[in-house]
Amino acid sequence: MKITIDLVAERAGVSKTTVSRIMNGNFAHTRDETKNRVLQVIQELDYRPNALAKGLKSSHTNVLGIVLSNLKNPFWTVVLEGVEDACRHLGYNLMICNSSEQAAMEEQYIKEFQMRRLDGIVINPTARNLELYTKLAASKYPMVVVNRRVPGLDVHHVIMNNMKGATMAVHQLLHNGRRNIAAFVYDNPYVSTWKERVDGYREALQGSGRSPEELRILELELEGGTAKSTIMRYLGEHPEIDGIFSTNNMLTLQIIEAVKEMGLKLPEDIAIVGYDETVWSQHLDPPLTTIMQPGYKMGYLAAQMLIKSIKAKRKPKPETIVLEPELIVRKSCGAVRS
Amino acid sequence: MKITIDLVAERAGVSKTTVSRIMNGNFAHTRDETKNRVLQVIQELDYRPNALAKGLKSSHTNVLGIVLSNLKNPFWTVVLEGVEDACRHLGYNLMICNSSEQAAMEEQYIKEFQMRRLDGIVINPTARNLELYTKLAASKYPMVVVNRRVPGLDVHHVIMNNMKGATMAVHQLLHNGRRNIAAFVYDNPYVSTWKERVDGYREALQGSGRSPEELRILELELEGGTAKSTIMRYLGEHPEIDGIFSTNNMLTLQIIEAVKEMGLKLPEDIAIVGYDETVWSQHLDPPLTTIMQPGYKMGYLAAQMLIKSIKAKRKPKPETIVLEPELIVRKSCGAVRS
DNA sequence: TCGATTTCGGAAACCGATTAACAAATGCGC
DNA sequence: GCGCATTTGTTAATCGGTTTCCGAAATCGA
Repeated sequence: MKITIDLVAERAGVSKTTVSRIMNGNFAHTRDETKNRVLQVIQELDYRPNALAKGLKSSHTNVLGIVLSNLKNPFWTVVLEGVEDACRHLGYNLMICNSSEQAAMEEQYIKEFQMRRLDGIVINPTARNLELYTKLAASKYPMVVVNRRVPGLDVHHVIMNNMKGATMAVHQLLHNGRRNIAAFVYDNPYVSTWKERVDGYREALQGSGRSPEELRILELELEGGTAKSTIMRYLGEHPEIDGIFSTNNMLTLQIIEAVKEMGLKLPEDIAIVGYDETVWSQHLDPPLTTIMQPGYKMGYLAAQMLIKSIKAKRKPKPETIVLEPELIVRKSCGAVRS
Repeated sequence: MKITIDLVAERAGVSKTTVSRIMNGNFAHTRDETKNRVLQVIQELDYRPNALAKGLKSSHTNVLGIVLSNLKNPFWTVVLEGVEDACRHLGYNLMICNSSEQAAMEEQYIKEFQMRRLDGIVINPTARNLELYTKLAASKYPMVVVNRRVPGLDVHHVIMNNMKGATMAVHQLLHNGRRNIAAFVYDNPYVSTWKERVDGYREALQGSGRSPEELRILELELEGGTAKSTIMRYLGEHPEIDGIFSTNNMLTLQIIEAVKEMGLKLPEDIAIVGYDETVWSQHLDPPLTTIMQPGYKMGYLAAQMLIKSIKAKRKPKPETIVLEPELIVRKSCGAVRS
């Protein structure tokens, strides 16, 4: 025998309307005596209302969806923590999906979210489903884009100031006397964050009087595990390089490995500044200088913003929040050279 | 105007029965001409059936839930990857929740799962809601417990052989000539994995002829950040210690920090073997010897098992799968002493 | 040609909640 | 004791699908 609202009503000798009201904290229509009797029965039966029925009727589920690109990168687990906390504080549940940077999976998950009638979604977009995003935005489906910019898409954004972070990283290297600084980046042209970091690198160097010819930008394959060997080859061809700006925390690990394997010393021969502070940054050899981003805050704000926009009667104008990075100086960027 | 099955039916000039059949791939009752017309309309309207309504009627949602204890530990993101892949391959969606090792949150999430009528759950239990687990099992709610053992709970388990891993770790230290080996562990008595690892340590030492007095087991606070100073005090009081078996990857980072801060050299003065291989293990200074656990496999098997049990007409007998760890030798455990 | 199948498709009940509209009971002033 | 407002609770429609049962038309066999 399934435990439904009808059963509760029957046992308590009232109609399901009354039970429903009490379940939803609406006590205006029932006297205390009745209320307590119903509450008692609910307790005894350990009744759990069917969220599907509730959602079907009321057309909202109190569930948010998030699709992100890589759960294995600790940056995202921190963001997730922020999203989770906001959801918990504001009474929402969360459905988490992993696009693995693949447009097809992203599309599938978003459609799944819609079919399940999730109240809204947070997305770190692959930036490859422009048509879908636009349709979503046009249909007023509550949505917040995080971390990456999707140009021309008029929805809420919570993003990071990547130019600033990159500039800080490069300036730190320059400050420590490095003269031939390279920037290493994964070769995915859709990821605006990486692009912006390279732009920041470019700007910082040119701003300090370097000519465009002195720019050393190396693009590495994201897949296939060829990154390390490519790095070694590149460093072999450019022995003048004495500083590296790494635009991604996973990439940084590969760079360190490559440099060590070449017998070069860190930070004496080559100084490194990496993007994204992680649990391991301070434990590496040498401890890593990094750009720290407020991931938790980004997640929290995004969820908060999304929920606000869900609850709003009239949809608010899309807003963009830009969060500022911070430089954490450790040994890997080298000391000031005399 | 909302796009429902009725609208599709109307536009196609058929009844919703027919549309429903076609949506579910049941073409036996419709001729090709009608089928194609309906398909056409579905396409044009970009119709997405309401999963809530579907779930309400058919009483299954094709969603699995997982509640785990700490998403920030990379061990769990790997497990999650396995679960996700299995879900994707077998046509399920996943709802991920984070108990943060708190019984109350675990309870809340499980109840949420039930209300949402998820088809089954995977759980890394806090082991503090025994009554709830038992009730769940008794109610035949499909469930698979991972990583930790809940004694007396007769449900599917996919767990790791922790005794074996701990034994391997300690033997490696002994093999490398360490004579005074300590085991460091977080002080949560509910986590069976940590307990088993300490048991393994105990057994390995006693098996090699050590007396119980020679056991050095230090329990550290999980919360509060006092671990590092406690470690330093302990090592100060026990200068004879020349090997440490760390039962947790996060703890390992703190141990390394403490040891370095005391001016001791790794691995010369103190050798370390840590539990759980992670992305950073090989990049630490010195590179860390670890026990690697097949997390992906655990996740995949758990989800697979769960789905099998959901689909089974007659519920299969609870089964326990035990997965074996592997030792990865790097410099931190020291070389063989002459 | 006629009854029996087979093919194709619809009507309506149902899943388990919410909620508008309505009705009975009670209280209260006079 | 009467009229009216307030309190307390019910009936029934509804959300958007699935599925059982049934009926009409087409096909078939003899």
